[in-house]
Amino acid sequence: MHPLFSQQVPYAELIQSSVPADFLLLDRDTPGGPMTSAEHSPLTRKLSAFVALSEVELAVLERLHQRRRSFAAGRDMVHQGQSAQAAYILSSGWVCSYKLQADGTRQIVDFQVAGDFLGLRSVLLRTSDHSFEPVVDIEAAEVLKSDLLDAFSRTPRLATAILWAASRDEAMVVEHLVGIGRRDADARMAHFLLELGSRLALVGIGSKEGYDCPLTQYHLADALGLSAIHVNRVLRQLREGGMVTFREGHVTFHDYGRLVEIAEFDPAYLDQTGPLLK
Amino acid sequence: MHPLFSQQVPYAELIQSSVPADFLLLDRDTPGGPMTSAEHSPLTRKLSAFVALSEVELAVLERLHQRRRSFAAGRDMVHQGQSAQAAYILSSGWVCSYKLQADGTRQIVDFQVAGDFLGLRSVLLRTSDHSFEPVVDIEAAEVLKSDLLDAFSRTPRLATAILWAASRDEAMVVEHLVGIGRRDADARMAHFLLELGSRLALVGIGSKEGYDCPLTQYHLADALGLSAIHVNRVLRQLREGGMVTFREGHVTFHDYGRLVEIAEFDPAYLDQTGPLLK
DNA sequence: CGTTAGTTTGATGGTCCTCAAGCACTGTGG
DNA sequence: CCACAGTGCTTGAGGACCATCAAACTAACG
Repeated sequence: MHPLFSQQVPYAELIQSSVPADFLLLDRDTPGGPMTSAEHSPLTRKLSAFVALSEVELAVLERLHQRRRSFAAGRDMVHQGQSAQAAYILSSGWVCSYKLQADGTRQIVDFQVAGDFLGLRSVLLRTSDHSFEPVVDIEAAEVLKSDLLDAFSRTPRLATAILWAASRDEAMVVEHLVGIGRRDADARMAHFLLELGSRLALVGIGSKEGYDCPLTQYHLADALGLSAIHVNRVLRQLREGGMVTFREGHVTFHDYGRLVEIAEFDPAYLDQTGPLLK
Repeated sequence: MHPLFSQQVPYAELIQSSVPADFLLLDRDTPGGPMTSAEHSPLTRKLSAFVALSEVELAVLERLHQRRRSFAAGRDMVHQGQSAQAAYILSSGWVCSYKLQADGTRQIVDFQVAGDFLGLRSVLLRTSDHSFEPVVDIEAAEVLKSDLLDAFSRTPRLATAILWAASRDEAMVVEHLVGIGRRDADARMAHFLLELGSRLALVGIGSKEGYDCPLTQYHLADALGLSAIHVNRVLRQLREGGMVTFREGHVTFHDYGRLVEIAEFDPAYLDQTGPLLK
């Protein structure tokens, strides 16, 4: 049997695993009191912006962070073609997922930052074909397929939240495609920097003022479909235009409004002002 | 990613929506007896290439095709921003999904052909923000969220197959992104035509010889991130190079091998020689 | 028979790539 | 301490690729 299908995802079980509502009020597994807000992981923080999570859901979510792992910058975590054994929840650092072409050029498809899942699809469906490279040294929690399915069947609402976040990531890939296809270099860069800012703000490490960003101009080039040299010129233009500065690992917005304008940035698909699920 | 896990509808409600199994044997809307193999829908045909489906699974699958709908070419089925009420399984014709930008340009994200799902994510997760436009008059089956969830809970293997197909579509979007970012116009066009060929072959309306294709050069332009004029020139080059002809709604491959070469086309991620699930 | 949609070709120019080179900074080893 | 290499940023010059403008052509259609 093909590896892709070697393990079935028990959808029916998942769906039928609904439990009485009051069960949700019991917390059987976690010892100790409820968590304080400060202890929450970035993922928890991100999901809390969309869904008001219960105590149990919070506990299950935090328990997914058990198996901590570190990866060194620059060494691929997963290589193109290799089938993934586990997914990861990134707790700190930056990762890029990319595809390599025969002629040596690469296209970065997406970046992952704190609170993002990595390899979710590949672990659930065994279909993934890009590489993951940590941009800096990272900390991540390894999540086995069984952990995930277990968590999903315990707390379906949490499942919804996680899948919703994953779906949002895909919307960003589409937006990325549109950007590369139909925006010029300036707008593309502006859009990219704004989107990153929004994502980081969700996990509390960015704002409309700016954020720390360890990416090199080569990363930007590979992500935006430009040459590194042109990236440099574009950044200069944006800087001299008084809109945004990207220097020494830090992005500073000087004129957020105008940047939004030239990027035609629509934050609606990322921004949510409050929990959507009650 | 997997829309399917997610129900915004409470799980309890979902379960209550289940109907007795023998209901499946009744055909309220479509007249006529049970299906013979030759009558199988394109979707069935496509999935059968990946998974050997049981009688019951086939029946459930065909059952999803109850509510037949027609849509006229050129009139959006779903408009950007509007939340979808239903998903569709395309049984004949072509559809494109695209995003419009403020400056009027559009980027086609993907095409759907016979056997493809349309709006799967948007109906399950309520997150979709592109428009769907039939390229020609089409026939489709409307699939309500409840139908889908019901089918999934009955036949989990079928659910896996459908999600796998959806995941494959997403892989194509990623490949599309790579193409726009890192391939020149010739390679982009070659890759696009080859990919379409592979997809159509799966549902039996295309081969390595060629296929019918109702797309205009404007469609190609919007999909590939080029101007229509340049599309025309690229097509001429490929034609004069003796590789492929695209004329009067028909694509004819003259030198498949060389086309694969200049496109750096890797059919592995689409091609499957036989059923994977036994 | 004019209109519209789609295709084709030419001319011109802008965006962005490539090649080339210099600079700043860091770490390494003699 | 200094030579050296490596990484990343910066700037210039020339040219390829592709967009834009303009216009002719075909086919379909009322």
